[in-house]
Amino acid sequence: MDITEVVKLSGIPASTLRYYEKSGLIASLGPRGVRRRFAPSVLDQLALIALGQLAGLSLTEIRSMLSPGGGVTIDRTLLANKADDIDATIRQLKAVSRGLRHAAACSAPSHAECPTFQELLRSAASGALARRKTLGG
Amino acid sequence: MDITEVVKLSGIPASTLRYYEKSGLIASLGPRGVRRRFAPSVLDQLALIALGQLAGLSLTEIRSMLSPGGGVTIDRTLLANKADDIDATIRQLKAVSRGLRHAAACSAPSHAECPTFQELLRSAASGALARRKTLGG
DNA sequence: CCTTGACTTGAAGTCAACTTCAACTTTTAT
DNA sequence: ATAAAAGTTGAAGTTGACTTCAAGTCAAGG
Repeated sequence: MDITEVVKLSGIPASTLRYYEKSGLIASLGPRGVRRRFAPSVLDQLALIALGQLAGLSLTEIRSMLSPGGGVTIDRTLLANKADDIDATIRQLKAVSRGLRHAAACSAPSHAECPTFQELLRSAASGALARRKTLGG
Repeated sequence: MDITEVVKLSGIPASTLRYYEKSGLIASLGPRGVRRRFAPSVLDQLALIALGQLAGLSLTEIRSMLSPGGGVTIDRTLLANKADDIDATIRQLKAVSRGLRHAAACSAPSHAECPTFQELLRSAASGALARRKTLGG
């Protein structure tokens, strides 16, 4: 596949694909300076990258998980920890979602004054500030 | 409360608090140029900001939801839409989490080669690339 | 009163993740 | 063969969210 086909199928701009390649997230075939060719599997990788980003991973973290490299096995504990982080995020996002839905339905003059909103958020928020520090590592 | 107390209680650095104040996310009391004083409610606001960030909202979006401003009612449809976005994110994060946990347990030589991992991610990824375009608005 | 240290400000610097630019080469169509 | 379209490169620019810096101010202790 050439770059335009990947752009069409993935919706990711060519500039981003080049950027991803330069930063070692995806690979292209053929000599350099000439038009890139991509294996179809690049679409899977791009989906994985998009997912990782959704999960709040940096490109650096994602790269370490893709590591097609020379046999270095990736750290399974890291993966499990990431999954734990994500699960915690999910719990809090659920609270945020409920809070937003309530706010959308609630007729209090200001959301800051709606006690239900406050309470929903407060319960969710309790851990958020704490997590703030421990995330990103 | 003075700024150091807020720093201690929230874990958020003073520079960030000043930055948040400058960008209108939180407010401080007293005249300018002299030491800031914060109402205790600032802690709730900070928690809310942290939560919003967890949910993937930009500070601009968060500000629009806090809007303590002059009576402009915030858009409830926007809130509901955000909640929908977040729910979609939650569904995909669940898949990511399952994928990561499987990868952590799986003994395939490379995760790219593990069919279960592939399948989990593929199902989660199907929407991820599409969502990529529509998010952030 | 004076020093010390925490606080203030605006401006500039940093980092991640891209995008845009300028100059140039490769393909494709005629 | 050649013009136009689409691709390539490295370098520089952009945006969001902060952090760091330089210079000055305020407040508490001795």
